[in-house]
Amino acid sequence: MDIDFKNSLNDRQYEAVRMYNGPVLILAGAGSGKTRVIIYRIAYLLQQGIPQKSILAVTFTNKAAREMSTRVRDLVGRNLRNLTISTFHAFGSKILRECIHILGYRLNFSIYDQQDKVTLLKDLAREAGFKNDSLDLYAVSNIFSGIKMGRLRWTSFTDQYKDLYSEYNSHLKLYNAVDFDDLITLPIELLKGYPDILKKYRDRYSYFMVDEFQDTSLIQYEFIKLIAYHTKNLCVVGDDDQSIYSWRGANYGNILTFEQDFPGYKEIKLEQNYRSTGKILLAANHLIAHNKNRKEKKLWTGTEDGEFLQFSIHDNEKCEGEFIAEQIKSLKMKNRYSYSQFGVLVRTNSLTRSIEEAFVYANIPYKVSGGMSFFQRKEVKDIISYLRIIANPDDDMNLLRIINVPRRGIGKKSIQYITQVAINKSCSLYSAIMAICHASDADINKKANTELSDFAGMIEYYRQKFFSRNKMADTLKSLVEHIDYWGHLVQEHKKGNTARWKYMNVEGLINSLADYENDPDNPEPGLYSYLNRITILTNDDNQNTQDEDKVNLMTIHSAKGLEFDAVFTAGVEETIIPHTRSIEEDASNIEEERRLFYVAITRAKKYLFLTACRQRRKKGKVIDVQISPFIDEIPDDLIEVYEEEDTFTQEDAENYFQKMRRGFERE
DNA sequence: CACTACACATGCACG
DNA sequence: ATGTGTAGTG
Repeated sequence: MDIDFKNSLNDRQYEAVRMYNGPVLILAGAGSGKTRVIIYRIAYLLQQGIPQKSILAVTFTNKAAREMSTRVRDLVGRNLRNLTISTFHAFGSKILRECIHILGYRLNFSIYDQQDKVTLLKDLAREAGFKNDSLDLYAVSNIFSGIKMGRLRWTSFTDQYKDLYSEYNSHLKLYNAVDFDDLITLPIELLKGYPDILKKYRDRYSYFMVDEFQDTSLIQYEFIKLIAYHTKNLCVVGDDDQSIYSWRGANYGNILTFEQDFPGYKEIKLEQNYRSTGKILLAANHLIAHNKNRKEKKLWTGTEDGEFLQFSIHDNEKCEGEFIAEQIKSLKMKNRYSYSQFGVLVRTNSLTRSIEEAFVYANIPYKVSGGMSFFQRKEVKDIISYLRIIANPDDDMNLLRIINVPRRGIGKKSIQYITQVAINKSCSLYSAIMAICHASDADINKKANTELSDFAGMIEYYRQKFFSRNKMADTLKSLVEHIDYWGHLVQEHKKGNTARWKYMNVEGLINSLADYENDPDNPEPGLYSYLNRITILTNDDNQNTQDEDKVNLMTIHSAKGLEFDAVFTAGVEETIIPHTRSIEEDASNIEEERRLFYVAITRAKKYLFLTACRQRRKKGKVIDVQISPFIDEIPDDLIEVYEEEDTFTQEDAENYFQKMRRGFERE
């Protein structure tokens, strides 16, 4: 390994890389080469002779983790199988795979994602007598998460869900399942309650880094502190101005807590921006300066001032989309940009619709990131449920999902009966099925009994195959054929290519399993670890890489950490950014909305377009909207405003006078 | 008793 | 596009 650290980094970065003993806080402004510092820092640790297995780096997404591994590997020029770079959740599940049995779970535990959680809650709520439509399970699930993670307390309002909460948790345990929050709380329970386990992990790791520290929650910080506190070789990297995940517990106050927990820590500010032009950076600085709660920093850049920011106002979202499409085309011509150098950012997923339509019309290739991820799709989840039952037969929820998919004549009555048997024997549904099949006195009709036997026999057959042969993907393929999932899809989707498309996704799952078991770098290619793995993948993880030349269309949240030569931020309107629901919830959320806008702006390298509409269609209704107050926080001399002239279509004509009036008001 | 077909409402801000 | 509720059928 022969790396010229000094000349690959600026002075501050170099300092951050070399300061590897003791607590370090790196405040890394947008575009200041944060990832570069982390990668070089790991390489530096290795160069100092620190064994790779002693290094633990935590990132926010699996994608970031993977990218970081690759870049470190490329830099040091060798494979690093024992270097741990993972997300909090992946690290938590790693610990659980090693010692969850101590807490009374079995090692083949299932992980429930958000969707699974809501499904389970739905069943339990029904049993508990809640009327189906009387409660917002999504909201309840968030409350439960807040309670479990210690950021909410029971209130007079939420007390009504206390029983449901304990039902939920005891059912998880009964099913030998954990939810996403448990991936953090259970490891903490293990580390706190069992000194030998704590010792094991403390002995193993001695150098720690946390990326995106402003996005860690209190409990995640506690988690890492438990393992890292004794060596104090903890380096956290973050930017309070880019904290945009408070709604899921992120707490940039952790930066202050860190300062208190590790007195004598070293602080390094990375303030040189390598990404944006002077004007873009200046605009960002002015905007974010309106926030009261922040650590003071001043980003600067040595590069040119660049172009003016463009703010344009359009009649409606259709015009806005067309404008963006036109600008992309002309900018592409002018600068010989490829499509992938453009990013179009929006506050909410629903805003992508009109822009997509404009792109389709203008023949602009694009990709949308976010939305439903591959592993969340119904057809993929169905097959995963089969795998789950094979891995963990106690998982009643997944059993219920697939027991009659495809239809095999096991309906409501049969399921009621099985449930009753399970309750009487206090065993899982699957065990109940086995018992019914073997019992001569089962009170169930012959046809249903045969169906149940066939089902159980099939599961047993494939379980045996999965654990006796190495070719899991082949086994899965024959399972999919055995249950005739294709026939099921054709029946459910008679028109169009839907069935074909969905079956391709199922084949995609089989391929992913094949890739997993054939990966020579995979230290534990088993079914359990595969299932754990795919469940904790986040949306960003199956995004296609940038080898496709397409315009990137995404939410601001998912644009975090990315950069584009030209950025369009659409829907820069009051009610969108800042978002009404965010402000309604708590007026102080305005600062987080401003940070969100700041993140959007700082994604741009050369060109930044902000667009807004006068009217926007929302849930079928056309409503008038105002431009975002954040626009006024950007100095006038950095921004060019362009008001698209009213086009006199029929729709516009109706509102002509209204618009005139608004036009004057603006003057 | 399970299945089918059809009507229906709902589209969770951000992962 | 997806889930849910209902009525009618074999």
